[in-house]
Amino acid sequence: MRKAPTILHLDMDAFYASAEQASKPSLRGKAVVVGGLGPRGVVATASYEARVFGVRSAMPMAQARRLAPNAAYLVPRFALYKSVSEQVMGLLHALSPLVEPLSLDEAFVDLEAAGAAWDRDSARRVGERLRTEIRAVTGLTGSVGLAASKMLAKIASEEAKPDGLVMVEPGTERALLGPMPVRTLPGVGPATGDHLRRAGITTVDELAEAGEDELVRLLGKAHGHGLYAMALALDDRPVVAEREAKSVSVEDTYDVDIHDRVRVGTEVRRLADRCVGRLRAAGVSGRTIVLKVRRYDFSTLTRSETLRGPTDDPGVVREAAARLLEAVDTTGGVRLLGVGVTGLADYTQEDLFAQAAGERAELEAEEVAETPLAREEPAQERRWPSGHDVRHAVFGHGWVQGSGLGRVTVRFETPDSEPGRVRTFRTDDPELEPAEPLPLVRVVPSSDPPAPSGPSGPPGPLTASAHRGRGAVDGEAQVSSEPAIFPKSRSGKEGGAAPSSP
DNA sequence: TCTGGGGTCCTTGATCGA
DNA sequence: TCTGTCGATCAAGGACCC
Repeated sequence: MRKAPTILHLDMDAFYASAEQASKPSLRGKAVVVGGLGPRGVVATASYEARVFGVRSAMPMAQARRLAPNAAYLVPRFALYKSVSEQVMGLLHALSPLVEPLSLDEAFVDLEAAGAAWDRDSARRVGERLRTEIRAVTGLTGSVGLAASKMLAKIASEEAKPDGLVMVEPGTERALLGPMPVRTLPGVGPATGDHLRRAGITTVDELAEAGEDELVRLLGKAHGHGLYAMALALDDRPVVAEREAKSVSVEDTYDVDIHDRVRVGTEVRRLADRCVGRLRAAGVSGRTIVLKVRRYDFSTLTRSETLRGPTDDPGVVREAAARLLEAVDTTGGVRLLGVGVTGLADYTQEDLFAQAAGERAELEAEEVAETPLAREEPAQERRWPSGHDVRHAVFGHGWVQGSGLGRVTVRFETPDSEPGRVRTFRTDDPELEPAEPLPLVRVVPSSDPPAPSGPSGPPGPLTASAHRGRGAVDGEAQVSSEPAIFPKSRSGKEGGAAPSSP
């Protein structure tokens, strides 16, 4: 393992919620919860103001509403988060060619690879400057961890939250890790944590004292060896820039359990088609088809079938999924269905039989598509998801605060405006239409002087391509950074994709 | 309280061919 | 020809992560 703390881990603070607050001036400083709003939705992210009430990622939305009834509840807008993420990743790539994105809001950077940093001081300078640039370009805050390994850099960024930087000084790694709970280590979730607790192991020090053999006995070979190494702060995993996907899958949780076997079959076919769509968009095909069923009692089972060669043929995937479904008892109802493909390859190798089967199934599917059940949503009332942008011919740009009973309530404001006024319209108002999200930070002509640095950042020009054009977010701290009020939580992470029932 | 969606990796047991 | 063994592959489930 390297000596200098030149692995950087960046973690954006309450990313989805912060992006919404930056986008909607009236929500700054308020409790904001982003996630699925259906009866079975869960929280993807809660703003730090919402976390005060105990709202956490992955919590059922119904529970969040009880804890924070006055919070703003929004559905995720991935287009917005993705565009902000691309800006952030751009800044990281300007530092080093070795960037390993973990999600939209998180990445590792190897600073040594490009000579961006070589020791403690240079690494800290780079980290501080990165935070300043992120704030200038996106209006959002991110926390940075610096250490000699990925594991410690990640733990450090968690310690740095919100809006901070923590460096693990070389030589202090074990002293830092020792008293921490075992759940701090990556790969130790609720089940492993419980397992270890029953064995009397609750801290990283106790994990190291238990010894490798005991951990292997308790947790199995791979997990035991890995955890023992991590307890000793040993982690030499490199930062890997490119990772190939190993599977592609889609799944849907239904607002109400499905009991009708025919409907289950129809849904599985639709999922198969969506999965193939993803597969083709990625330019890959796969050999093993997986059907996933979560029953009314939350028990989950998977059934899989491996083909003779990889396919991206919708008919072949549909047929395989249908065969797998035949072997599953769905009496009692299902709450979730999923179709996935693994064993990915970047070519197809259909044999004649599979091709013929695929064509046959395709024909059948076209017939199914003609039935009312499978038809896309009828052209009925327009939908106005909470939090999404709209434009009104008279009042301009705004966002949906709520809708129902034929009415939609819109707040008219933009990222760089004052908090706006609310107006209510009929859902079929011809002057109202959906709109694209506006940039969180207005890009000003490049003849402007470089953006100033934040309070913690070093002086000097920024390398970012866009400059901060206003002070609405930066400086006015739409998210407080008072650590005593906002406890850090392991579960306070973005939940990834948002739940949305079909 | 009642639990999303999209992934990865690991373990275990069965099967099959050399 | 029969038997045992070993490794590869497949299937299913579990845990974990963001």
